Amino acid sequence: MIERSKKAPTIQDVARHAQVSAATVSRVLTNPERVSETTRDRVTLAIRHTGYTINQAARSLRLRAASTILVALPDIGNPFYSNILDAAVDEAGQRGYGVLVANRFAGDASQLLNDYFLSSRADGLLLFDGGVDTSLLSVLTTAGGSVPLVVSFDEMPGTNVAAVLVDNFEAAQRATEHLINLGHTRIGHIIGPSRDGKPNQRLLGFERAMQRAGLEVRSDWMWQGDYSTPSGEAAAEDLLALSDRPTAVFAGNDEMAIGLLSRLRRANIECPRDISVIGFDDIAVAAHFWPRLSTMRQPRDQIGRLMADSLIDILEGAAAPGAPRRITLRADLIARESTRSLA
Amino acid sequence: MIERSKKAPTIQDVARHAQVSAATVSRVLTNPERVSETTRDRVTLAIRHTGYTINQAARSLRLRAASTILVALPDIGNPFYSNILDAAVDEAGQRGYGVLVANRFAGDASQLLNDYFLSSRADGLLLFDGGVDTSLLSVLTTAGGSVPLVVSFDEMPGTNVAAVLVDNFEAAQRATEHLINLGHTRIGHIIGPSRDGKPNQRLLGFERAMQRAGLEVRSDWMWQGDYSTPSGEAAAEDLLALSDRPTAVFAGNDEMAIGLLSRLRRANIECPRDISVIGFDDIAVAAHFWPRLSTMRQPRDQIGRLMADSLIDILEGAAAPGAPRRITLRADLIARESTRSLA
DNA sequence: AGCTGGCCTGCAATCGATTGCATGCATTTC
DNA sequence: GAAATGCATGCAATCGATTGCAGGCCAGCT
Repeated sequence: MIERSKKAPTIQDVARHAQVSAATVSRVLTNPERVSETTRDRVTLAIRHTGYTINQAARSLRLRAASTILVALPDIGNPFYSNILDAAVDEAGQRGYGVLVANRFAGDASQLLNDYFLSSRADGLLLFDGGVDTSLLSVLTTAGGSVPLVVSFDEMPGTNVAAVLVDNFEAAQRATEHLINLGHTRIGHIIGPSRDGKPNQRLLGFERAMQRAGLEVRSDWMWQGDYSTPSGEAAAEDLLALSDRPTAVFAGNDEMAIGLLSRLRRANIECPRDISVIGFDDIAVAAHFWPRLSTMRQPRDQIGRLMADSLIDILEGAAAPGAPRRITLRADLIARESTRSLA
Repeated sequence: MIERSKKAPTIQDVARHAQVSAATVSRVLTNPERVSETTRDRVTLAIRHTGYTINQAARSLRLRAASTILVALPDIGNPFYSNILDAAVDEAGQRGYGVLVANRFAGDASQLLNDYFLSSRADGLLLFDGGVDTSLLSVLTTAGGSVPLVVSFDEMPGTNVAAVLVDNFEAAQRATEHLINLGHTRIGHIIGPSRDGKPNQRLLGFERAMQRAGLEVRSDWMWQGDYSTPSGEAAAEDLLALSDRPTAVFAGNDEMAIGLLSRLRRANIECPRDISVIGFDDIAVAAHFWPRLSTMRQPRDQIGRLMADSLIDILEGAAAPGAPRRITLRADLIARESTRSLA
């Protein structure tokens, strides 16, 4: 057996040290103004002296709250999500909350509910597009006591939940207009996946911009992708087979844009000489790719921070009940070298 | 019908339902063979019927174990770490453990100790190079009860801890030999940062390979980087200023290789036509960069899984005490297009 | 002096699960 | 037939922090 070294001091130890009851120590910690100054000082000293740290398990049990939130992601390995996670961890930490991570929970909302909420491991949930099947969202919001929840979805479900979103429709419009303003009229699009049968917002934004400029949306210049690099390469294969090619492409995200460019390059089609490409997200490599990728920057840091904040506000009763907060953010156009005006 | 009360059902509820004591329910859950078959079936049914889920807070309090591990990373946003985290989350989840994340804890080991271990939020720790200052590691292994710990460091500290490592020295040697085998003799190196005054292992491997081949290590072809893309660009600036240039460069990691190439490209130095470059890590973009980057692939998935497994083995007493397990993994040479033989 | 009110502080119950010990019953052994 | 053995189950204490309630003390007022 491995011998357990001396155990962490408890509130009782502190109480004994300061010659007060455990109740008083507890009050010093949570309601300092309800304790006289002399006692307070004595307790504070005893805490420092014993090196006391509150036992979260005991506290959770008593308060029915874990001071922990769960972040359910479709894919931690994807830098887009890990950047949001980064910000959420930071923000939650500053407000005294720990962050548990669940990955690739596609469709299994009830297991998530069991493992984390009914078992009171976590108090609330940050949920992302693809993290859990939207149709199963109701499991979380109804069964066995609803789970405090903040989501970030491309297409908002009809349900009445708090959310932090980026206006993808509007941003996609601006991305497309960027190409149009550069003089392009023959523009293609790599379509991101749609969820729950709802059309992809970036696709809609693209179509709207084209329509407003009086340009034709050609179906042979539209490719269905899945936000992965290989699906961008697949689009490139398809494009290379065409005799009549577009002069510019708006890719649904940066990964697909990179896949597209990297495949085209191998066929000696150079960007931006022969084709202009704009992506979406501004992942880290976008700035170091060759050519440096023009893209719509998603405020990932803000998204993560605002989601964590909104959730904790809800948990602490600071949020207005009834009307869940919905924050819409704007993506910034970052024009780099992968797009240029038609000679 | 599932109960409509908002509270999650407790073990008492199940007991009442099955007409047994709470003790029996608990035994069914942890020691099924100590309960008669008939009772066991009755309890199992009652559990299903009530939708009971164990309350982790109560369990943690009683058992002094949280079934949770903490992963402390220098930077979640970095795909290298997030891929490891991904694997660790998966593996830990399969063994019934939750994963808490701490980010950017440079130097603050004692806060980490307080926030997570003395407060019994987590049972053990996965620690990475740069996650916590190595010199403060002793805080975790001695003060107030040692923290079960598995590390992954480039350069192992002398301390007696379990670890999962990649043999960087050996892998760097092979990377360099790859360039040598292609006929290069004029080879430079972008040096990764060193920790705690210990020399960078990849640098040592590089030097060893050069020495064994009887090649000169030229100090004007050595650049100090910090594993970031900009530091690779800085090395490129320096290289461009030279009149006598190397024909190949081994970069300490892929980010620096990418920074180097992207800056050289702008100066019309093309890879692999004018220079060969090999990186280290095989991050996701390495395969989609142009040219596709030759590199040493770190088995990130394995690293994450093995670390989680080792830690849980320690926690559950399955690991041999006294002699902490140290696993050394091998990096694979991935030869792509950024390196080619000297014409 | 007696009463009131306010301020500190302590008592003890509580949160839910686990487990050593005791009990009760059935089966086996001498 | 009595005692011993073994198995299944229940009782009750325990983990550590929180909080409603009550008691004690003192000041201020009539």
